[in-house]
Amino acid sequence: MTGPTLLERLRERGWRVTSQRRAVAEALAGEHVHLTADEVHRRARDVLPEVSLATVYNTLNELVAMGEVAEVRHTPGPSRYDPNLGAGPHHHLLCTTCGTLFDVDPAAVATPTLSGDDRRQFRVDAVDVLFRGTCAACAAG
Amino acid sequence: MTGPTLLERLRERGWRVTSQRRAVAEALAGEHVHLTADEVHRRARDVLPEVSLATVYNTLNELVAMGEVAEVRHTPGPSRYDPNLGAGPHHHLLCTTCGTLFDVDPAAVATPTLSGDDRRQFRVDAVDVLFRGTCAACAAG
DNA sequence: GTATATGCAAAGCATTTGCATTAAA
DNA sequence: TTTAATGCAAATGCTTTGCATATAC
Repeated sequence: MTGPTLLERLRERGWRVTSQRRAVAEALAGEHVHLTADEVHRRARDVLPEVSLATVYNTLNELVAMGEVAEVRHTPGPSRYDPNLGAGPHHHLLCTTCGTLFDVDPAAVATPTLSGDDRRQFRVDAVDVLFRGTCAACAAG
Repeated sequence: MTGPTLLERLRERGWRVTSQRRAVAEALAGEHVHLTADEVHRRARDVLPEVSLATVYNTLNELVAMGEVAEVRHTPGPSRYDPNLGAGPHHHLLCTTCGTLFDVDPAAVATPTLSGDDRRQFRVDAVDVLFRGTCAACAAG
């Protein structure tokens, strides 16, 4: 079940594996999802103090272009980066009170499909679902 | 079926109805959906040449806060404003080739629901679905 | 050795804000 | 008359870019 790591896949695609890119990949691999570019930068700097924010942005953009990472703009402010691809569709819960963005257990959502005319006029490659509401912590007060 | 107009609803909520706000409301009421703030500004200026971009932003933000208009950030670049609320959930199709954002016939999508643990831990207020793919024009071209 | 990635600093957009002026109520 | 909205211009925040240097291959 465990395929090649992110860095292995990137090497196969002809990437030069630099210490900076390794640091960014490690920052994303942690248990924290939905990091901003700035948060990735901070984490990468813990490992490699001289990595620049520009390089973090460049690397994140390349990962997004390759489909390894999703850029998510559901929240106000900066984009967030979601490395949880490969595990099928990645839906989200946004708590409109505290602003936290949660991952949804994919088994908990029946991915919607298009029907009617729209189905014939559009070829769908991916579906993104965002549930807006209130998380347990905020509901509890 | 035809309820009060946008401006009437705003007046009911204590808005001062200025010529600028009227111009913004008219710009949004046109048949073009998903305008950027800049596009709203251009259209509003056709009617009221001295309206400023800052006022357009202020007005759009107020309309979003009131739930009259949805701010949509599915595309790269600036936010787009979708006045098609009140007609229930408003799902979208994004053509990843040409970048156009289309509205979806609400009848063509079964709005997804949460099940399992997530249902118990999160109170859902709204659901947003984005289909990514290729539109008919791009598929043909 | 050569092509590519990096860091830095500057530029680019999109959006917000402060404040004096204007206008709705 | 009072309170809120406006326009302007400056500030902010996020992201990208140009270019000289460093480094993976």
